[in-house]
Amino acid sequence: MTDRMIKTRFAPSPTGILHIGNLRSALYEYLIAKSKGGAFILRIEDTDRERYVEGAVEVIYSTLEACGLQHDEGPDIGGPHGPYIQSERLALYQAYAEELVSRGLAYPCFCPPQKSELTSEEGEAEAFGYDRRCRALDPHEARERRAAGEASAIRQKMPLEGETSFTDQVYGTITVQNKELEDQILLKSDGYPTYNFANVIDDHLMEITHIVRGSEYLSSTPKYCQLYQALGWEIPEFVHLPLILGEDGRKLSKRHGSTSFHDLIQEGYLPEAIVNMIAFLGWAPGEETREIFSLKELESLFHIEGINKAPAVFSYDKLNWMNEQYIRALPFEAWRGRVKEAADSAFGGRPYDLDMLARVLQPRVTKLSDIPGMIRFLTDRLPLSRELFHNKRARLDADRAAFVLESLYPRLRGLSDWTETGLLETLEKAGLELDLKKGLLMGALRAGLAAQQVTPGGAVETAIILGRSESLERLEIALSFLNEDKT
RNA sequence: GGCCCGAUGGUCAAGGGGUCAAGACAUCGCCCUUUCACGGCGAAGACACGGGUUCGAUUCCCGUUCGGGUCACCA
Repeated sequence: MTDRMIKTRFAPSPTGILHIGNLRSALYEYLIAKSKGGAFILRIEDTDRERYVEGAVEVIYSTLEACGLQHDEGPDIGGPHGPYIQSERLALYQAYAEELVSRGLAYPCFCPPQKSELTSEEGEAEAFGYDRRCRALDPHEARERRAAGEASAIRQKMPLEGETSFTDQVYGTITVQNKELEDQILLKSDGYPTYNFANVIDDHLMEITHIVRGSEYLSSTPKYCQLYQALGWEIPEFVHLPLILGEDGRKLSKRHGSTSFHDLIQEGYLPEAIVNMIAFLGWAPGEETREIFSLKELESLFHIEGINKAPAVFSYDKLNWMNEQYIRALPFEAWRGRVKEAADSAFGGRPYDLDMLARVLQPRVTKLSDIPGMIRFLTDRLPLSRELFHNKRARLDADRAAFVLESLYPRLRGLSDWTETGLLETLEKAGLELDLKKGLLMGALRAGLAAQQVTPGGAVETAIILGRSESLERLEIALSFLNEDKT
């Protein structure tokens, strides 16, 4: 449009959770600005007093921070166009509304609120909008009724004929008949502006160049265009984003699910993986086929032309894969810290080899919340069964396992160098002397130590994590079980 | 229902008038391996349908179907 610096904003309402759809909007807003060296600002849209949730603003701050979406202006850091919280800008909206009333472009409406009926029956939903009843009221009479204290909202007069069109950067030119446009409420009877109104005022005053938001706003955009025109303001660029759907094909919304950033973190996903995931929901870089990108890389890669029109289904399978990629790429120190958090409480003060545990876990964990389940066999002595000692490939069965462990136990007991090399040497030596295959030894040992056929890491790693004394105790238990149960 | 938008494998998607229609996730198979996992290799799987335009349409146009959004003093 112009050579002006690009400026985008993220304008969430503080309703308690940050839905991943909202987060995706924030991400794209950030990327669109940053890819062109522009500014990204944060504005809190708290004009719905009924939905306001205490502490919700902090959730917004912490989420943006966790994702690395640093804003350039906002309630917490200020900026040239503050305040950045709409409830602190009420006088501003009221002034503009009155201006439109006095210019005959808006009018007070005394009709009772017709909030949406959630109980509307399917099929018979004959929803026709507001009938513009109060539009015909005599302005003087209206003024007197307001002066007398009668509650009223302010509605904008929409043109009754003609058409309005605008060009969206993603969806192209969209045209609607003006008669389809409702006389939208600008100011509610409680004096608060509607989203429709406050949004336009603030976006203009804050010099937002690109309005980036979900495509659910596409059909009300003509109304915003009418507002810009009424106010004599330049219409900004619009960038509507395809919706994110749930796996059932429905819009992924607050009403639908618990798909908030917070929930995903609780589930054990890394913020970086979530960001990477949602970056590719409705956007692709083009010829580049790589899909793992840091936020910094995305900043230089992102372009509006790559945004898709069709809604995208959010896939947890893909998120899982991305999370694995990020976990594996984590520096070992950082990863070890994560494992420590989960494992310390599980081991309850008992010593264990954290380094080894983190090492075997890093290539195997899908999400952080999997860790407790994966290491339970290390902290709890699980019940044994003869089937555990069966392994077709190694030609192992319970009786052979008993023999193997019987021979192995004294050797291990005599081993003071309880390390990977020490253990491997002992096992190899035992294998040679007893003429046993490695798979047989390892299989028996693993089952004896873990009481589980599937373990992260092998027998030796498990022995090291458990430590010498716990390992030996477990082997004793396994031996007596195998011998006792022998027929 | 009105209005708006959309449609490439199960999912995310590249591409675009002439291609054996990329790639990723998931699935399946093989290999590696002390199991699983990780890793490597490979397989199966798509242009919604009908009309045009064209020498030629998955690609452009129209219609149909299907999907989604929206019709609040919510955002």
